[in-house]
Amino acid sequence: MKTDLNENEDLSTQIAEAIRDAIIEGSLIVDQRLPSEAELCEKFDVGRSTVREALKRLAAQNLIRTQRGAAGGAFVNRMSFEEAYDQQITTSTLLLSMNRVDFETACEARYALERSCAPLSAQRRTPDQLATMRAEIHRQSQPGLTDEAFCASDVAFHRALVDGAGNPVLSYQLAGAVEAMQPLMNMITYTQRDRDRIIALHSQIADALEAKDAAAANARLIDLETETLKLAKSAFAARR
Amino acid sequence: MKTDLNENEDLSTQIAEAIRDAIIEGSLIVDQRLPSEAELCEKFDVGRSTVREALKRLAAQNLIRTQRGAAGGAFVNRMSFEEAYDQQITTSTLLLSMNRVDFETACEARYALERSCAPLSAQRRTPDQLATMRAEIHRQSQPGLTDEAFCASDVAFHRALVDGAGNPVLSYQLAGAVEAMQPLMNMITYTQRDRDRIIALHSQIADALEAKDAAAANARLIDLETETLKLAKSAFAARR
DNA sequence: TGGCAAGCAAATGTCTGACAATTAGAAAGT
DNA sequence: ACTTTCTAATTGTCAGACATTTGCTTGCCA
Repeated sequence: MKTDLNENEDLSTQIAEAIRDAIIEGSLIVDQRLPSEAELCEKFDVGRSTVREALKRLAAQNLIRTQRGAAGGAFVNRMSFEEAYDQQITTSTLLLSMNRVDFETACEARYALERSCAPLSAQRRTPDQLATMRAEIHRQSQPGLTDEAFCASDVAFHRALVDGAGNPVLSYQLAGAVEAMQPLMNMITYTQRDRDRIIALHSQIADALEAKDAAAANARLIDLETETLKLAKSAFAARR
Repeated sequence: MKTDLNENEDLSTQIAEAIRDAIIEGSLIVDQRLPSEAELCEKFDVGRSTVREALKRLAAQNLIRTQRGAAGGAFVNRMSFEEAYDQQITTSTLLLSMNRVDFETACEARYALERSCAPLSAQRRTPDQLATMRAEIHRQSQPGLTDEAFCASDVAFHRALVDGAGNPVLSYQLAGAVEAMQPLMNMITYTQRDRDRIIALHSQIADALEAKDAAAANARLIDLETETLKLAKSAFAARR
């Protein structure tokens, strides 16, 4: 691990980068204990608060975890899929909401990515995942559902579709794309008619996946994208 | 913003979460200045180091940036695509390298995602992006190229393909999938014959995109996936 | 009046020392 | 053998001090 720090960046930033690089490069391996804060102070020749700030930076990225007590310390963390999901979703959500990404762009990306899952999902979806989709469809058709709850259920449906591909890496990559759209979708007001159309498409998608018909699933996803885009367009037009 | 902290988590974690939620929820908007460290100390009733550790956590996630001096402080950061890229790549790389994700799974995810870009890229790729692809193909065919450099060029080629879709959200989502594979690809030893086959497929892909032939691009991507998988399988078999 | 320099004030960055809280393991006692 | 107690190591938190950076004010001088 590099222990020299010269640049004009913050010391804590440099230290965090040095440790992060060591983790990525592999000279610090999973579950290995880092030197104690006191040792790091000596090694980098800085005060304890500086070291601590560096460690907090790494903890925020799930690169390390800390444990108090006698045999405690900072340990290289095995990045879990769940942690990676959360990070992905936070980052994607903020990226979309802060960068005035137009709805069309986000929507196009999302459905392009989802369609890439469809063939795999048609092959591999489990009965459990099909049941989840049906359950969400049922929830969506219940009267008195708020727009927000409808959107949340929509997300759950699509997650089941994605998970159906049985590829955790794919699920992880798609998590951001699917979830980050929710705040944008929430800006739409859905009439009963809109909901009915969406629910019908969801049903057809579930049917296609159950029948292992990848082409049909793909076609209905395209329809759904078109439908979503149309809804958004009129919603944003009405807003003005 | 919530200012109460009870749970048994670290104070700095709770404070960071409170501020993060305020940013996501929208009550702190882009470029808005957070209260000074001293003010946050009062508001949360904690010491300054605790506040600072919380702020460093947020800075590590690119949620805020800090500025020294009179009019300085912590400001809500507009998450840039570039920052999001870097985070994505770091997270994805670690997720793959630490979780013993098998090559097949990662490869399947990557090519599934890339194929979702192909139709868009066939429509929209710029001459510039085509030129980048050709340049990388040329680099790949140069003699004496190390395996590592070959892989790096491979990544650059695929990034150009993805960027060809002209959708920054898509580029962002795929950054992780494409780049995180590099360490895995680096474990393969490429014979000249292997390289020739890959280069030929790259050429055909570039040709297809130039001709705006989405179907052909898709077909060649499938071939490339098969080829890559075959290479990996024999490489890992040889290792044992 | 205009410009320049010095100084001031506010803010973050860093260091030091102290104490609190937690925890594993050693030591002691039964 | 078991339980209790003690101890040492380590992170979590606090307080105070000083360093550094930077925008703004103030005052001087031409």
